[in-house]
Amino acid sequence: MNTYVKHLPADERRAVTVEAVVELAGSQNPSEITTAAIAKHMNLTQGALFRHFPTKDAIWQAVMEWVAERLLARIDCAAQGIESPLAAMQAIFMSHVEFVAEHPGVPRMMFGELQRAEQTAPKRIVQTLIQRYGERLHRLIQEGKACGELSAALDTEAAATLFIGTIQGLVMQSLLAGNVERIRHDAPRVFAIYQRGIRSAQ
Amino acid sequence: MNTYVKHLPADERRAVTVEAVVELAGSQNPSEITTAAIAKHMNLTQGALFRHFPTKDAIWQAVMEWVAERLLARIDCAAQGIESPLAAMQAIFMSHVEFVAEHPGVPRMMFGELQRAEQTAPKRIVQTLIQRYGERLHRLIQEGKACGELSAALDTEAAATLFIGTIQGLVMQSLLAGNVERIRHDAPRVFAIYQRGIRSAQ
DNA sequence: GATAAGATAGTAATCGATTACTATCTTTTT
DNA sequence: AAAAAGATAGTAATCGATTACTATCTTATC
Repeated sequence: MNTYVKHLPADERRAVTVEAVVELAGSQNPSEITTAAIAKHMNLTQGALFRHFPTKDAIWQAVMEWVAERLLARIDCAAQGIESPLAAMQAIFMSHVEFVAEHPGVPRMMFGELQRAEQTAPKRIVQTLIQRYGERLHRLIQEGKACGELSAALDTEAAATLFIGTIQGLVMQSLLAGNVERIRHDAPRVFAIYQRGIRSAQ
Repeated sequence: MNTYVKHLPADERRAVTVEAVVELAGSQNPSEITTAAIAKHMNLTQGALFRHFPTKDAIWQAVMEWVAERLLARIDCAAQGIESPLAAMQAIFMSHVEFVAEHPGVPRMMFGELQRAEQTAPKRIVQTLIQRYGERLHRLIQEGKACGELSAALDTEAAATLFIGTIQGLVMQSLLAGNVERIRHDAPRVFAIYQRGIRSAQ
């Protein structure tokens, strides 16, 4: 149990705020998360939030930076030391799914940011994140083709698109079922089909 | 050019409202569509909307009914008369993608509805739609296995999940690129990988 | 068939509620 | 005692919804 303290240093308070938003997004529509709800969830008054963030958008920016940093670190860690490109892709997939299962609000926040018409700072962060994610996938797929694990005729871009879309599909199913745990259960089964679609014929 | 008329019968006005919402959702975040924006887009005052719909949620309900009706009709039509289950799945995929390309706001509205925490009427409609969609996919996949087109070892549920997720992934890519046309271009390439993942080895 | 009467559809103004954000005062920490 | 962090109590803007009133269309009556 975390001992409850009222006064926190600014950087810690910002960190707690980000965690509060990520948690809230797991159980409610990200676009409906108000500053009052954030404050309430972390036992703070609404006005106090603006001691640490100039605007609400700055809160979202911090949240998306947190997501980008954690997610990329996690998939890099998962792929580290794995020789086989296909096995590395599987490790990335599973670690990504694990991340999503731990923080089910994350993909919903990301999708919500991408929907925004204006080009905001948090939206740009999400775009950069997915771009970097895509670069890693591209590299692995190329390596997989080179070493013969993946079909030489494979469409690299389409394979990367399908990789990310597969996770998005899992999220959608969990929203439908209202059950986050389902993601962990479905992920290996869905990835098996994806893998069959990209690897070279034996 | 449609001749502009001020007074419309109630049912026509409701139909025009639904079309206005679908159009607006194609270019802006569905959750940020206000009743004022809807009215403005159809050259009407905001208050007049409530002569035809009791609440804003009733508008969303009508929109989602429109979507469910059109989408199911379109995929049923696409699959009609096709003997091969795999070819029928491809036809459904492509007609669904074509529908999305024509109405890019549709999948975003659907995803947005699913995100809502409360069990609203429009949310239920989306859930029913995807359930019926899933039933059709299940049937086709079973038939495909029976006739030997699809791998006998295929996980039916996972294949259905991946089918819908694949389209969701295409939508996400188009949001990233800010380019709807991209969906038409990517769809056949992505489906090719999916198909390779589910069909029986030659 | 003209016209009165009612029904239907739309306007403009406004309401209460909610939102992000701010100014001022108080408490805690160092 | 100074500075940082939080509480309290606001503000202005926006949203969905309602209201009183007007315009138009439909129908029944003579």
